[in-house]
This record gives sequence, structure tokens and C-alpha cells, in this order.
Amino acid sequence: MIKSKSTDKRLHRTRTRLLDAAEEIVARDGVLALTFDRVAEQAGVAKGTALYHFDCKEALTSAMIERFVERFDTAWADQISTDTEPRGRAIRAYINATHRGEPFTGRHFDHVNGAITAALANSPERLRPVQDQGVRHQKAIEQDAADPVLATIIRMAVDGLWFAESFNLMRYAPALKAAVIDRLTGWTFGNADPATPSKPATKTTSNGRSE
Amino acid sequence: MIKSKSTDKRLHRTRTRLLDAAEEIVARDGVLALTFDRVAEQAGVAKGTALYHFDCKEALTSAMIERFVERFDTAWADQISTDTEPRGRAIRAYINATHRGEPFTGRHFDHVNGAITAALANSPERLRPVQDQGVRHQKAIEQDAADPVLATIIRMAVDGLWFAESFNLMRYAPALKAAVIDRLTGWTFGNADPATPSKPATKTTSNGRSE
DNA sequence: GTTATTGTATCGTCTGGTCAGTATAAAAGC
DNA sequence: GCTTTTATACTGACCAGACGATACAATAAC
Repeated sequence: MIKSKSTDKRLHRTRTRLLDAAEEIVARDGVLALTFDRVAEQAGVAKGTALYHFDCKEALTSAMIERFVERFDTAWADQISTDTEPRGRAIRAYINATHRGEPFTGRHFDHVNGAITAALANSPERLRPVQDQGVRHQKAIEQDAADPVLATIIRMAVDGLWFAESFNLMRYAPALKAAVIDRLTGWTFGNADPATPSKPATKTTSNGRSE
Repeated sequence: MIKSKSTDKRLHRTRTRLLDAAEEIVARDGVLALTFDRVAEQAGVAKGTALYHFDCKEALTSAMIERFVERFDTAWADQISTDTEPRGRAIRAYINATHRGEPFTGRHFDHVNGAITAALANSPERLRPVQDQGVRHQKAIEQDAADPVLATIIRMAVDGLWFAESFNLMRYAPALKAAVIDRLTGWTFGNADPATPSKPATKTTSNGRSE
């Protein structure tokens, strides 16, 4: 009758393992390999179990998307809360959440976008939460930025880098990538000249030119 | 033995129609709907014909990718050839090819990324030409830019905007989008201050602030 | 006559989804 | 404290349909 704590925990554990498995499969074998059979196998449970947790495939991809959105929101909020400089805090949080914090840059990097890929292929309508999140963040970014257009450009660059690497469409030299992140971060502090960054956090591939 | 010109033309026409059909299907119904049956139906030919042109599914997606790469290269070269200002020509061509020229912005906008989506889902290895193209363009962009880091940021922003809209992950207000493109374009001419654009090509949602 | 195309029939496999049933642990009865 | 009951997580076999691919005889276009 009443759900016991231990069963509840087991349920949650299995569910998590299924979602992890789904991400892993998409990242490793591509979206077409995302079948209940394989997810179950990867998670070490029976196929029936996978379908017990997720009624249909749409439910699975939907859950993947929800977890993705949650994670990014958490990473973003974490960045906001540890930033003492109010100016450009939102866009800076966006940079850091995407390119510095776990789990978006670490070992799970490849996994993260599995959710988006899965939804993109199986049920594009389920991308809605991602779209809403995008609008939400954009609003925050524009609001606390001194220059909304510049802040938006920063956001787009962050996205572009992330998409390119995440979907394996482009790879940038690590040094260049670091220089880009530094430059973008500098801008959020009001260092307005893109050609001559003043206080890079790391080392910049500086060629202090000007015209 | 010798292939007549007209048969060759017919062959090419059918092939083109098949590729168009494939893109259309991915854009309209999603990658999962990309089957030989449907491609043939959409192209108005028999299924056997589709398989006559493309031995297997991988061959189809591969051909889609090749056409995508070709098109973007052409658009890029077109932009380069009509640009009289040498400074920052490559990155400017990248901006324009992606966000101003056909077929990347017009009626076929949704179709274009069908190729990438299809490859992403069916055979990620076949994305190789796209990766190579990315590296090639990046090299050109860095070479003719006064500030490679800034040029790279511009490229990433262009990518980010394109991906976001193309995959339906984010939608920006048209005015903001125009302002972004203008600002980025201004930078390519050496207008180095991101906060105070001097000569926008179109109208900017100017809030001429500064700090 | 050569090549592109059609149409259909067929194959083996995989897929999402159903279902009847099992295992397990908490709860209730006594 | 022991058994009985109940709720629930989980299983594995199964189905109908769709898929990629093959084969091939007939036809159309050039």
C-alpha cells in the first residue's frame, strides 16, 4: 500500500541506470541504436523493466530531456551563486556552466547531448523544455547585461563551441579554445575591447594587434 | 558502353530528386522516417530505383553529406569572390554564407541540416567531410584575420545561432538577430569595440551604452 | 543495344509494445 | 514470532509490423 523507502530507492536507482544507459548508447552507437532492447542490456535489466519504467519510447526521451534541463539549470544556478560580481553574472554563469563545470565538460561530456539527440530523432516536440530553458536563460542574460547584443553574441559563441564539439562536427585546438573562453569571460567584466583583452584568467594566444 | 549525355542527365536528375526527397523527409517527419520506401515515394520513383542509386542507407546519407559540404563550399566561395575588402574576408564570408546567402537561409533552410541530422543518426562516421570542411574553413579564417581569437569567436557565434535555429533549440527575436549579425560584421572590418558598433550595415537595436 | 527504371515478391532481422507471471519486501492478521 | 496477504519492481517470451536489402523479369528511354 504505502511505498516503502527501500523499494522506492531501488526504483529510482534502476530508473537512473536506464537513463544513463540510454545516454551512453546514443553517445557511443548513435540514436538509431537507442532501442529498449539495448537500453535494458546496457543497464543490466530485462527489456520488460525498461518498459515498466517508461511506457513508450517517447516517455524515455522525454525523461532524458527533463534530466538534461534539470542538470543545466543546476549547473547554472551553482555558477550564479558563487559569483560575487553582479555585472554580467548571468552570461558568465552560462559560459562557466557550459565550458567549465561538470557534468558538461567532464567525463560525461559526450553523454550530455545524448538527450537532445534522442529527442531530436524520436520526438522533436519533446524538445520544448529545452526551448523554454533557452528563452529563460536568454531573458536573464539580456537583463543583467550592460550590452545585450554583446551578451547574446557571447551566448551564441558558447553554444556554437558546445554544439560543434558535442556533435563531433568540429574540433578546436585546446589553446585556441582556452583563449576564446578567456576573451569571452573578459568581456563579461566590461573589458569591452575584443582586440586587446586586459586581464585574461589563463594565457591568451595574444597577438596584441590593433588598427 | 558509352553513357549518352541524355541518359546521364536523367540519371543525375533522379539522383537529385532522391536527395531532395531525403532532405524533405528528415525536415518534415524526422530522421526516423528516413526509409527507402518513403524516399522513393516522396521522389515519385520506385523503391528499386532508390536502391539502384544508393546501394545501402549509408551510401544515401553519405551522398547527402557530400552535397551539403559542396553547397556550403560554393556559398562560401561566392561570398569570397564578391568581397573587395581583403581584411577579414574569410570570416565575413562565413557569416554571409551561413546567415545571408541561399540556400542556407531561404526556403530550403530546414532542409539543409537534414543531411547532418541524417548522418548523425545513421552513420556518424560519415560526418568526416563536414569535420574536414570545418578545419579547412577555420584555417582560412585564422589566416586572414587580424585577430584570430576574435575571428574564431565570430565563427562560433555564427555556428551557435545556426545550430540553435536549425535544430529548433532556440529562437531569437529577429531584431536581436539582425543586431548580432551587424555587430559581428562590423568586427570583421576592424571595428574593434564590441560595445559601440560604428557602422552597422542594417539598423541596430542601438542602445549606445558604454561603461 | 545499352542503360535506367519499374514492380513485385521475398527474406531475415529488428522494433516498439503487450502480457502473464515471478520475486521480494513491507504490512496485516493472529 | 510466525504466517498470510498485498503491493510493486521486475522478467522473459511473444506478436505484428516495419525495415534494409535482394532478386528478377518486364519495360521505357535514349
